[in-house]
Amino acid sequence: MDAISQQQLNQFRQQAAAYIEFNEAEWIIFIQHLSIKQYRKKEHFTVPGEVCKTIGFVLSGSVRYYHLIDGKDITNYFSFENDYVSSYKSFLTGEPCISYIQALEPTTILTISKKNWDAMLNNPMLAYKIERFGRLLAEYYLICYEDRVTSFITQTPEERYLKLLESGKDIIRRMPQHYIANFLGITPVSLSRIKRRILV
Amino acid sequence: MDAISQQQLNQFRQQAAAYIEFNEAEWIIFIQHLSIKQYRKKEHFTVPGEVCKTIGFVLSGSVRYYHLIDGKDITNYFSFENDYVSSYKSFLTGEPCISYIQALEPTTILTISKKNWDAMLNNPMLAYKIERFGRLLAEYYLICYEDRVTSFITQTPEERYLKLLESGKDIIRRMPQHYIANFLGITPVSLSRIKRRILV
DNA sequence: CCAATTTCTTATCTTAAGATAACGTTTTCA
DNA sequence: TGAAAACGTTATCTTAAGATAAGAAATTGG
Repeated sequence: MDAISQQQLNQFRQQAAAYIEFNEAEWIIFIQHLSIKQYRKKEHFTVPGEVCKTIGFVLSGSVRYYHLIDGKDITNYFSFENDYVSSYKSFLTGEPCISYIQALEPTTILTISKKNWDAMLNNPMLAYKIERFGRLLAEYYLICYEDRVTSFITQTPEERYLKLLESGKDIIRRMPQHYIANFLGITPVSLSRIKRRILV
Repeated sequence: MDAISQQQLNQFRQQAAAYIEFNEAEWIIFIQHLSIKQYRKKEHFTVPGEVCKTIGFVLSGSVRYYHLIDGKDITNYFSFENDYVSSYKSFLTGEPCISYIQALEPTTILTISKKNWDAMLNNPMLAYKIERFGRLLAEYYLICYEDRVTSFITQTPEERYLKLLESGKDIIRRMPQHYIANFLGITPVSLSRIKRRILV
């Protein structure tokens, strides 16, 4: 377990400010519940069958969420710097994960263990703010997923790709195309054809 | 604005107990923030372009969420008795809705206005419990949507339909097939063909 | 209770996606 | 740095979904 630098804490505090602001007394206690972990390229944050006991904040690097279906690797989602990372369902319910989460490059993640998360929810000093933080975080990702479901219901793969070109710059720029294809719900070959269609 | 019966309050309190338990003093205050509304068949709970200023709890009846895309009606989601109903993104962000929510039959909905919701979040007597309620509610729907995205990424339409046959009894039993088809991300004609394929 | 509407199926035709393989390029890393 | 792996494109073939229309059955609502 490495020490957390002041700079890393500041990075988190600044991003988290969108959701929650701690006063100094709260912050001192809060940061005692944080850990930090370095992931090597291809190292796993979660694997199927194990319970995800951690919620993380990506300080640097990136991860992808993926499934192995009949031996095939299907990418589901990505998190970059200043995103949160967790197998939320597993973290929240205590059920085993169903997907892999893997670092795509050397990645530094600030983590809160389920044990510490629950401890904060039960600590009168922090409970209110952590409830609020958890609410705003869940609401944020709820909206992301709601939009994504809507795109599957109402748009063609080509339309989803065009939208991603506009609003998913990080994904487009930093992820290989076969991951992006999976993310859009299609095969890499199909995405290659869509790109050619669009050019004409 | 109708009066809310004791029986209706109990129905809500019992379901909400999964998320939050109020003591009597809190409950008295909480219920002052509730309203009730009857929707006739086909009446709208939200329409695109307007901000959704309400979160609801379906006491009886059912609603569907749908989009009009190039004049075509595409059903996205359903809520039944004891489900919550809202255009969450609009409710939470204050942006205009992008979808319709419509009663499919005479439907009674217990509602909390955004104004009252925010008032409770700012009422020291209730704030903590409402934050918690909101967190657990958002987490619940986050998990639902996460599962649904995963089904689009990893399953064929036929597999999604087979899963729905197992775990979506309410939808299968109570919704017409062309709504179910949209919900699965396919056309009604395609769902009809899938059903025939499965029988053989 | 009956006309109008909705719903579902089926058929036809078109279009696009999936599966697979081949091939050239780029990247990785031992 | 050189062999292996990963990546993207293209081609071929297969399969399934979309678009459309027609018709039967069920439901609705005045």
